[in-house]
Amino acid sequence: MEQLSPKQREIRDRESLILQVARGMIEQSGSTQLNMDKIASETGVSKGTIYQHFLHRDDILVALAGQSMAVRYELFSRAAAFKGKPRERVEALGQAAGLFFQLHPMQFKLEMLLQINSVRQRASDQWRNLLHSSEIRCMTMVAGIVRDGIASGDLELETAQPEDVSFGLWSMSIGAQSIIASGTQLMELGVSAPNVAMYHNYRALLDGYNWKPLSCEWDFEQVQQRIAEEVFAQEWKEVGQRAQTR
Amino acid sequence: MEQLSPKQREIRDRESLILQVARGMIEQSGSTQLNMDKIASETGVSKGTIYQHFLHRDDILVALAGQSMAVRYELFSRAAAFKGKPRERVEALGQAAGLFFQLHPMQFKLEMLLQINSVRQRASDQWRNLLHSSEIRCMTMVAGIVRDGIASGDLELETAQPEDVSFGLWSMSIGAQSIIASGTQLMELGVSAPNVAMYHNYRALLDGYNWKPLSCEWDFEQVQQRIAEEVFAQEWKEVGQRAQTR
DNA sequence: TTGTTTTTTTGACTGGGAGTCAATAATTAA
DNA sequence: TTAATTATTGACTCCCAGTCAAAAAAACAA
Repeated sequence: MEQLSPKQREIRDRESLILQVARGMIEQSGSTQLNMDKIASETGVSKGTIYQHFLHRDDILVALAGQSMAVRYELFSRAAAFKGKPRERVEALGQAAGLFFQLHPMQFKLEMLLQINSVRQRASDQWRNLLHSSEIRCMTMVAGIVRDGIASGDLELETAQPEDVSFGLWSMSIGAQSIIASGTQLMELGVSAPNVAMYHNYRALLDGYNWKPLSCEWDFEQVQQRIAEEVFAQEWKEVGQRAQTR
Repeated sequence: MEQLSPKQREIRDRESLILQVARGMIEQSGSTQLNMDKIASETGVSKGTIYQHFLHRDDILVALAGQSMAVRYELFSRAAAFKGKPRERVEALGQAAGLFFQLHPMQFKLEMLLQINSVRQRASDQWRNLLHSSEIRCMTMVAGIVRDGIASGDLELETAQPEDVSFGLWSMSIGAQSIIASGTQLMELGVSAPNVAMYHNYRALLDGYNWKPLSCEWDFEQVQQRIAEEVFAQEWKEVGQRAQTR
């Protein structure tokens, strides 16, 4: 454990401060409004110094996405530790993903933005790695549960690989959330409760792979209830509070 | 049918020219590189005049997305007209979506960009409507086939609505494609053939809804083959040519 | 045809923001 | 205490979206 000099500590703290302020701005008005001069004035750090910490504006976005992916990984870890059948643990992952989406909608949009721009390649190693490694860990965790499903005998795959199943879950999650986040008038299209529909679709996907227990023979609604209470009680309270203050 | 004066025709043609040039730029170097001055110099139209046609830079993006969504709708229409069981026609839609994605990867990124920014609300009525109406038509078409499935007795939904199923397909498509488009090293994650996995996941989803015939009792690979030959022969040739020239 | 009005086009200009860098200040080492 | 090194600063440059007064073109009228 290296002892940091006061100066080094100051530098490290400043980095957190910049990210914190930047996150606030994005949370409030979206990533396009993130502005180096505003960050400088709001943090009291000069523009030049900000560029000591980040290669360029987009580097800050990558850093923020990295941080939030790490947070997501924490939620995923707790979900995966749910005591139950592998398929129930997938339900928990689904809830974790949905929860994260509700708590940090802007972070989701930010991640999507980084997917489509080539920002990531240009980012500094430090921040790109943070993002990438957290992503890998999340994906690996999902695939791990699929493997647990196979190991327990609940799931048998013929030609497909476990990763193909986790890719499916991942796709469904990203896709559904990006449609919901876009503010598309889903009502107008006949989808009255997109979140509910999303969970049904997760289940249909896994039923299609014949992952036991099937949704017709198991009360996954009640499982969701238990997960909400046992794993994410604190987070759901937060979601409730947010809903009220708006 | 109103007869257009030469001047009016000139104006209309110019609009196409601007869009064509803009599309070329995006195709080549992404939407962030789209630049009003470049468009002006490359089309020979002054900047001020471009602003006669489009409210702002992003309005051009919405117009381009609208055009490409209309093209996608054309592909979807042809897919939906495939002679076969409803579930086979869904396969055709899947192929249409995949084909469009391969032919116009940039258009896909552009659509995603418009999903996450609030660009669409700011766009002019004309272009926003073009995009919106084509989108609605696409979604409606998918839901229509789900209804055909129900009508034919191949599919029985309990609590879910047909639109929930089409929402699932739509999510899966968007999600898988956005992961693929992001250039994530899927190999590294154990997904060796994402496109193949995507089709498996579509099928698992529909199997999960117990939409007959199930993928285990029907040769959908062969159906895909037939669709490729009977419906999209021309387009696959194009895809092949592109693959060669790169 | 010619003069007049209306419409369209133009590109110089403005404002805002990303990123730079020479000058300055602070810290560390001697 | 002083020299050398490192960090900070903000004025500056460059780029680009969007504007607008002036000029050109088109439509109209006599």
